Amino acid sequence: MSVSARAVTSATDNQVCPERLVVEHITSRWGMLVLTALLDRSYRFSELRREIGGVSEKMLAQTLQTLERDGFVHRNARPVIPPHVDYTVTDMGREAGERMRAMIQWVDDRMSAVVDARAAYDRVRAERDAATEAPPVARTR
Amino acid sequence: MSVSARAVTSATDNQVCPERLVVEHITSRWGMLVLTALLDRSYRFSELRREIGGVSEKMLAQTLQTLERDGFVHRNARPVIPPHVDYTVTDMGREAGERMRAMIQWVDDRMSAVVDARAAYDRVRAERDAATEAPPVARTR
DNA sequence: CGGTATCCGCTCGGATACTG
DNA sequence: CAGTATCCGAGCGGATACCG
Repeated sequence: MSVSARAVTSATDNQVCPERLVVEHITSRWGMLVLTALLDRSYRFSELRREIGGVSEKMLAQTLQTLERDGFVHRNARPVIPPHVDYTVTDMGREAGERMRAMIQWVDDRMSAVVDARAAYDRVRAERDAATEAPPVARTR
Repeated sequence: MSVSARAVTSATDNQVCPERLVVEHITSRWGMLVLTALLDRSYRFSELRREIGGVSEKMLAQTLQTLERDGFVHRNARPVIPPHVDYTVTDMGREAGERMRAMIQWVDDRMSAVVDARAAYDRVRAERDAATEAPPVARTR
């Protein structure tokens, strides 16, 4: 059984299906970092913020709320003063985090191949552009 | 050995490391749809556009170029009139696509759990908001 | 400490028009 | 057919200030 690309886009064009949104929550910029960080141990909000690095309070709070709502992260708030809140992965969140960690590791193992592919691609383009005397094209990031 | 969250963020905060960019290319909105579609067969540009549905020419071209440059997609242009171009996955792209397909399938299998988690989360929030008489919070998407 | 509220720049990404 | 070029609006995400 395979999942078709069609299966992940909705019937009416450009309307996203709920599955894709969940995939985006897991694979998102901060989502994947939160899930993989929580694989190792629980974190408090500020700890997690330092561990990940470069994430604003707003985005971390938003990411944690979304992942909690989807059932990937558990929020444990102890009603003391000052407040003490820590986050852990749920069983489902652990599976998701392990998948993302494996994905990141897989990419890491292939980075040299990616770098080579880019060099080859850029070289060919540079030659073509030199011949046509046209400027290079814009790229994603 | 495991991949830490730190490993995927750069030394200087908020500066992204190249690995994370590649992960984003693969998991991106259109990237994952392109890779999984190409697992089954090769596609021409317009075919792929119809198959995926809801993607603009601009974004499909951009996505294909990025994936080609990273070495995940192969572009085969036959110099005929009218032009005939088709796209296939490379060996590396096939692996990436299979990972994304597995990820999508995994999410699909757990959608009912996600829906339940959301209902529980929203119910608790609604109760809390009713008690505090405050409006609900904003969420990601 | 662990957030929320508000403001706002900037990039993503869609629509449209045009080209080889 | 397979793109490129240009314009532009929406919303992602950062900075700052404030609250329980």
